[in-house]
Amino acid sequence: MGKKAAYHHGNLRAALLEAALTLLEREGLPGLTLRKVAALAGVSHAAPAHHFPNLQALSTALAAIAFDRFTAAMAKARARAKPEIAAQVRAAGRGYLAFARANPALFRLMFSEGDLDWENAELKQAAAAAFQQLQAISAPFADHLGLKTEADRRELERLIWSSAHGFAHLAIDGKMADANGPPDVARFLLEIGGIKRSRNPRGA
Amino acid sequence: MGKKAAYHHGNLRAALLEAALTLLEREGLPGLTLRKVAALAGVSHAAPAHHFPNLQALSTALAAIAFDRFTAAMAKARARAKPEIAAQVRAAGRGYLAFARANPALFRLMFSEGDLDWENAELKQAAAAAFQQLQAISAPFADHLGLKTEADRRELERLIWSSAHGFAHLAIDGKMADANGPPDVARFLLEIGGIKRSRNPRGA
DNA sequence: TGTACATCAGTGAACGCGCGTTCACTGATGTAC
DNA sequence: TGTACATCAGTGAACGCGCGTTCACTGATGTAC
Repeated sequence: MGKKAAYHHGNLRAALLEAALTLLEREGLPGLTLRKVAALAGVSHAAPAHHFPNLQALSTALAAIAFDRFTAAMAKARARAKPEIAAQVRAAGRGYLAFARANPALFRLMFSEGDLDWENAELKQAAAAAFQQLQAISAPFADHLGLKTEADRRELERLIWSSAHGFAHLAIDGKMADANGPPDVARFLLEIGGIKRSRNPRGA
Repeated sequence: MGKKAAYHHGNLRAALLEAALTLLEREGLPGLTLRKVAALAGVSHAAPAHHFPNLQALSTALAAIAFDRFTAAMAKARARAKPEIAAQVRAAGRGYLAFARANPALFRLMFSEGDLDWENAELKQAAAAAFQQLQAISAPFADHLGLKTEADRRELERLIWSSAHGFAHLAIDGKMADANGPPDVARFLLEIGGIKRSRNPRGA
C-alpha cells in the first residue's frame, strides 16, 4: 500500500476485474456498471476505457477467469475424493455446487444472464476446458455402466451435467434450502436403479 | 379495436401484464421497464402507477401467471402421455422444457434473476402448485423404485427436479443445441442402472 | 329521466439520478541520442 | 549521465439518454336524489 498515490496504477486491468467480481457478488448483475467498478478500484470513471472498451468486454474477461476457477473447483474436489468412478462423479457435482454457492452472481453471469462475447478466444477456451472435465468424468462412468451406443453415452453426460447444473441453480436461488448436497446420480444409477432390467430384462 | 379512443382503457392491468410478457421475451430482463411496458400498452408512462406501485409488483404478478402456465404446461404434457409412471416422469420433463423454450426470459424471471416479492400470496401459491406437481410425479416413481426411506424419496425428487431444471437452463442458454429433449432419468433408473446391485447386492 | 357530484383512471410536464461515452488535459514512464 | 520527446495511463468536466417518481390536471364513469 505504500506507493498508493502513484498517478499510474500499475496493474489497473487486474484491479478492475477484482473490483468487478466484488461488485457483482455484492449487488448482482444489474449493479455491475463501469462507473461503479472504476470507483471501487479507486480510479476515475473514465479510466477503464483504456483497458476495456465497454462493459461486455469486462464481463467477458471476468467470465473467462470464472470458468478457470470453476474448472479448478471441480478438479480440487475430485483430487480430494477416492479414485473410484462413483466417488469422482460425486466429487465433481460437489465442486460444481461449491463454486456456485461461493460465487452465485458470477455463476449466473457465466451461464445465463451475462451479456458475454462468446467469440472471445479466452472465454471460449476456458468454457471448453470446463466442459471437457465433465466429459472426462462422464466417459469412464459410461464404461462402468456398460453403455455402448454413442447416444446413451451422450445422454448420460447430459444427465450428469443437467442434474449438477439444475441443483446448483436451484440452490443459489434458495429453492433447495433443506438439502446440503446435490442429488447423488452415481448412487442412484449404481444401487437403486435397474429395477425393470433385473426383474424383467426386456420389459415394456 | 373499434372503441380504441376511449380515455379509460377498461382493462389496463391485464394489458400491462400482456405487454410486459411481450417486452420481456423481446428484450430480456434488463429491457423490462415500466416506461416501456406503458408505451407498449399504449398509455402514458405514469398510468401503470394506478395498477402497480413499482416494477417489482408487476414482475411478481407476471411471475404468478407464469407459474400457473408452467404448471399447466407440465399437466398438458402428462395428459398426452401414457399413464405408466416412467412415461409420466418423461412427460413432465418435456413439459418443463417446452415451457422454458417457449418463454426463456420468463423462465429466468421466475427462477433466477427476477426481483420478485416472494411474500406475495398469489406468487407463493402458484409456485407451490408447480412444486406439488413435481412431488405428485416423484412419489409414485419412488414407490415404483422401491425407495423406503424419506431421505431416498426426497433425493429422487431433487434428482428429477434438478435434471429437468438444469437441462432447461442449459438449453435456453444454447448449451444443449445438439439435444432435442431432456435426459431421460426414468429410463436410466429403470433400464440402465442397478449394475452394482444386480451384480453384487451389498457392494462397496 | 335529469342533474349534481364523488370517484376513478388516465395525461403530460417536470424532477433528479446514474449511466455510457467523449474529449481536452496532464502527469509518469520509457527510449533515442 | 543528461536531455528531448513520444507514448501511455490516468483526470475531470461535459453531454445526452432512459429511468422511476411526483403532481396538478382532466375526462369518463357511477351513484344519490
